[in-house]
Amino acid sequence: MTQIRLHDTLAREKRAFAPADPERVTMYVCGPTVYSRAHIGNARPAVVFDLLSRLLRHVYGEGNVVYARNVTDVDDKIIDAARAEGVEPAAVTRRFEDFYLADMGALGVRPPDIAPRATATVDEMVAMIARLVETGHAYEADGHVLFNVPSDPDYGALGRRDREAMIAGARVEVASYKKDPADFVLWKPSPEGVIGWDSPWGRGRPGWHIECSAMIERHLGETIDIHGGGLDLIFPHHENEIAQSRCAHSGAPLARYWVHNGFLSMAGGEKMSKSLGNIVTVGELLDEGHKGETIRLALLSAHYRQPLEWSAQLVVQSKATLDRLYRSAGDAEAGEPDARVLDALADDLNTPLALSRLSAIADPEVLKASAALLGLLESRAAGWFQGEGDAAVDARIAARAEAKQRRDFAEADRIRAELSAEGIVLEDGPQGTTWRRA
RNA sequence: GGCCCGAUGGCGGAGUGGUUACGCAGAGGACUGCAAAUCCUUGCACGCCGGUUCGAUUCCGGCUCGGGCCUCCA
Repeated sequence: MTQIRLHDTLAREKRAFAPADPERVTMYVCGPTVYSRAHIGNARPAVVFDLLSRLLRHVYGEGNVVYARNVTDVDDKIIDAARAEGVEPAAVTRRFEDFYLADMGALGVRPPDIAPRATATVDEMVAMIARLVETGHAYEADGHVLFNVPSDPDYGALGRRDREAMIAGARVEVASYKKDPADFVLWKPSPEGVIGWDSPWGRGRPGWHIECSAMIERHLGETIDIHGGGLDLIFPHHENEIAQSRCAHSGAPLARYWVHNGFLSMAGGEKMSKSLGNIVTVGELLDEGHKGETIRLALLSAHYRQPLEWSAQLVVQSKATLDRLYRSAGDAEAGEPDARVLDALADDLNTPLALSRLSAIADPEVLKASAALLGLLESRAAGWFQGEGDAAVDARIAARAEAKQRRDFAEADRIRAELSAEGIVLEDGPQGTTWRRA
């Protein structure tokens, strides 16, 4: 069996991956907060962990992997967005969840096995918070329930920071009701007119961090194999998840491997983020006529832990690479994947190396199967190049062939130039002329 | 201020204690009515300063530059 190696953020090194149960490999990835369209930076983890889930399925068996990616559908930003529109939060979350699934689907991201919604897991959150209160890890104050960070001596291991540093560097004013400046919210009160649920501490709503802990517990268990997400979630989100889950589960660790993807930046190296206002959404790219597969390849062209600078040129190169791969693979049936491509992916998802090995494959059947490991070349080559058949184009190609027969090259070139102006490139081969969209 | 990460040819991007991928773009050639596609050939690199070493792009230290996190963030 192929040995997968993964960089574990907790250990700060690559480790051989061994699931607790090879027949039930569990992975959880923090999913979207559904109040806006996904930007290309949001798409990176979706693609990276889709790739990891494909690799795990390949190695451990299709039915032996459980991949969960949540939907955060209760959050203050959602409440604000709904209020601004004058609709219920559910109207906002349903709409953007649909957009998210469509956008990610266009990038070849398969739906995860489980996509739990936070709002459907509130009972579990309340139960987990109650347990933390009972065991002295959480307390009620001013209508809120807070996790007491000093109650967890191991707090800070993932983000490698001690309490002094956290307090000294805090950018946010500490709420007066906190026992300790590092304490964070598990439950907060909802005033009348704001979405809320009844709880032992009054009507309210969950804090962000407890959502993931509760969804993991309910759907995957106390300790999972892999927890993934973006680099920026390490602190505080994942640190807090670890603390909540471990303290609620008598010390059982939350995840055995922590995997984090690097950031995508815009030209100039600046982080792409909603607050900076420099985002490019997946929907915009698709509307501009870029294929989802091109965007997927662009996102996989750098190693997942490396920073990736998004640029128009990156998209152009990715398109050119796919053109070449599709030409080479044609419409062959997928055979057995190339072992060297698999090895590259198994080594902490080394996609650049895998892609270079992919381009060296001559056998179309091997190429198709190897590309499938990366979620690439999954369309028909004809579909990639042309969309579906176009009788008008075919007629003009026939007219050009006739002109060539008569050695009327001026007419032949006129037709070719006309098609070229429409973005259609002709290729004359031994079997006649084929065409593709540029 | 604290913690963390990165720096490879024109561009993208792996990897390695010695002979230094691969892709895109460029140059030359084959093929073609001319192109396109394809194939062949080819130039170009490891941020700076020290140290360890027979030898450093690779290991260690310092520096510079860039980026991320420090309770909104993939």
